[in-house]
Amino acid sequence: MTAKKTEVRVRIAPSPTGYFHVGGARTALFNWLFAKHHGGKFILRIEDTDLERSKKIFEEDIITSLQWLGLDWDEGPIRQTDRLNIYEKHLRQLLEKGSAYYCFCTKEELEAERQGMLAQGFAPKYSGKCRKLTADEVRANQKKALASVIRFRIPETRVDFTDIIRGNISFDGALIGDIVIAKDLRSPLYNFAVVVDDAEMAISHVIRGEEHLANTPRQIFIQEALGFSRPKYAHLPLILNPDRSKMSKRFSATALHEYKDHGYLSEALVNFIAFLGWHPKDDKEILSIEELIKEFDLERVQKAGAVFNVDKLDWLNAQYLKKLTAKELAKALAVAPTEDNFKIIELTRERMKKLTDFKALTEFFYELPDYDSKLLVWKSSPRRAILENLREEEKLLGGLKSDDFTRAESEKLLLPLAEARGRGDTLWPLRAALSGQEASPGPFEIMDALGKKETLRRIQIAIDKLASHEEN
RNA sequence: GCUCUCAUCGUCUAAUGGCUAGGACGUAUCCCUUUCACGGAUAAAAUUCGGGUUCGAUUCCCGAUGAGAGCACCA
Repeated sequence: MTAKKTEVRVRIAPSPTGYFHVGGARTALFNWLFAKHHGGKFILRIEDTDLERSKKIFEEDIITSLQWLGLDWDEGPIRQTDRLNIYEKHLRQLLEKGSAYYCFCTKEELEAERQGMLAQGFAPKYSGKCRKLTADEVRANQKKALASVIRFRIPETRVDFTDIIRGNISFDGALIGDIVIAKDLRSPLYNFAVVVDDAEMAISHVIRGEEHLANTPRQIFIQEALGFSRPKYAHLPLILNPDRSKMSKRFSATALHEYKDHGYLSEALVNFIAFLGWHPKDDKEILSIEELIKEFDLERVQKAGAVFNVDKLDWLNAQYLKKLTAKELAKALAVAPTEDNFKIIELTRERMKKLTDFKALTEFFYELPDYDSKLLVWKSSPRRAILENLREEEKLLGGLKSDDFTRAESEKLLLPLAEARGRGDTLWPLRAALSGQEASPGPFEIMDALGKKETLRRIQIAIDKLASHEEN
């Protein structure tokens, strides 16, 4: 059996009715990885058939988000609103065949019907009332300008399909009821437009979120009525809130751009999102995009939903941050690429989880915060001794030439003193004097970044603080 | 309510019809260390429950329970 090897063609089909969210990004990533892994094509299709809710700004957000993630597409963006002629053609065909029909039921009627069924414990389903309308009755209704929609006649049979991730799945068409596929010939709706587009674009694999699982039988029925072939399906597990409900704003940021704004690196986010519902064969946690492409396999995708764990994202982001060079970090941080800034970046890189942490962690380099003299005292050492040590350190450092004011030189100079008088009583006050903070990099590192003049100025400030306290 | 789906440490997950069920995040303790962070080490922590098949089931089958999604003239 030599099955014809068909080209892999996948798509991401977001609708521009809100900011591009993490779930959409994960679906995009999995489609993209699958395409790259198989040397196929990745297509971007904008599902903007909902004229009321679709906004240009959201479409732009989809595009910039995908670009930020580095998920380039081979075709598109293709907008559904540019393809109305195509849908109309297929709609007419369905109408002619009798697979679709005009429905004149009012929303009120439908709602009453729905409530009635719910009350009886049935799944809500359209009665099929307008199925029976003759061509003459339809014409008469249209002449009266009665509002109408186009419904698809769902066959009352079972439909079975194979999901690459979930295996065999079966739905009963008898329970579905005739769905609305278009408001009119020029206004197609989701389930119908998807089927037409996937066929027209020769999509080989439909990889999408699990929330679409129940749409699949509907789409298969439409496909069959139109004589289209069936793509392969893979429904991805949902991304969940900590309470295991579908991820929402209630628990964490959902819009992708927020992650960029919050200081996450796209590489870290891609790595993290790839591991939501998927895992390579080995125990590796950090995979480059190339490795992801190489290792990615739909068969290994998890069936159960995955909770979005921000702590792990933060850890991953920190790992990626540490891999960047000072130059790359300066660029990512939008900081001037000067020697002084490089020094500061080197001292801060292992302390930040996100790019946005940088500011708070480095402010003290540029401006000494106001602090209480108590900060200078190590544990319960006498203030007099601390003052004496700082004076000694000031004296020693003052003898160093500006050019020799490096980490190595100042260490060589001060360490004997620290050993003699106790590290806590010498190094802590010095570090506190230089940073004005409880926590910071070490004193020698700070001095190196600050330079001789500023270092001595800050030590003097500390001495003044302690001395004035002594007099009082 | 109906339909569908799912079930391994708190979380993301690995594994096999067969050793003490492995890794990562997080947590705790220790080491490094003037502080913080990084790094290193150690520890606690899981196969939802009940049947069956089998010499043996976390794995296969059935049931229960629990969880989630869908049920629009949204996508």
